[in-house]
Amino acid sequence: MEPSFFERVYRVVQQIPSGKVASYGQIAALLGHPQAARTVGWALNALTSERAAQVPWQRVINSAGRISISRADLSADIQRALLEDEGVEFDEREHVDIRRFGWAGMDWDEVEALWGRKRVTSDE
DNA sequence: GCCCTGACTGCTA
DNA sequence: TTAGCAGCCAGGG
Repeated sequence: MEPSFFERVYRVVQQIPSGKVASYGQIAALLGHPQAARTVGWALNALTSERAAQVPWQRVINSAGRISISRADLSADIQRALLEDEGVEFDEREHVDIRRFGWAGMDWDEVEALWGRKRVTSDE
């Protein structure tokens, strides 16, 4: 069956290696909708704390390389701490150097292939 | 099926 | 670099 847009967002985010970051627009473009960046943000916003433990949501930032989170339970402060713990550096203006820590990304086909290998049937 | 909302983005000033 | 504005997409009520 076809995974929902949200589900696809989560799968792509899970492919982002530690120490790297990707922008909402990049995720959206990878899914075939370069203009759906807001929806990607919304997908992460809908992430449950349980799911958040599996999805590296902190590695997703905006195109400016800055954190634009607005949730009470998941502050930008926490996200920055998590990224710094992975080796991502922030400058005094709190923005990441995309050229150094930006994720190259991959095709949706690759993501799908990786998931297909890991889990053929059933969900957790 | 319509309307609103949102962790965005690109453009202009 | 920052601020304001409109466009875009999917899910929830």
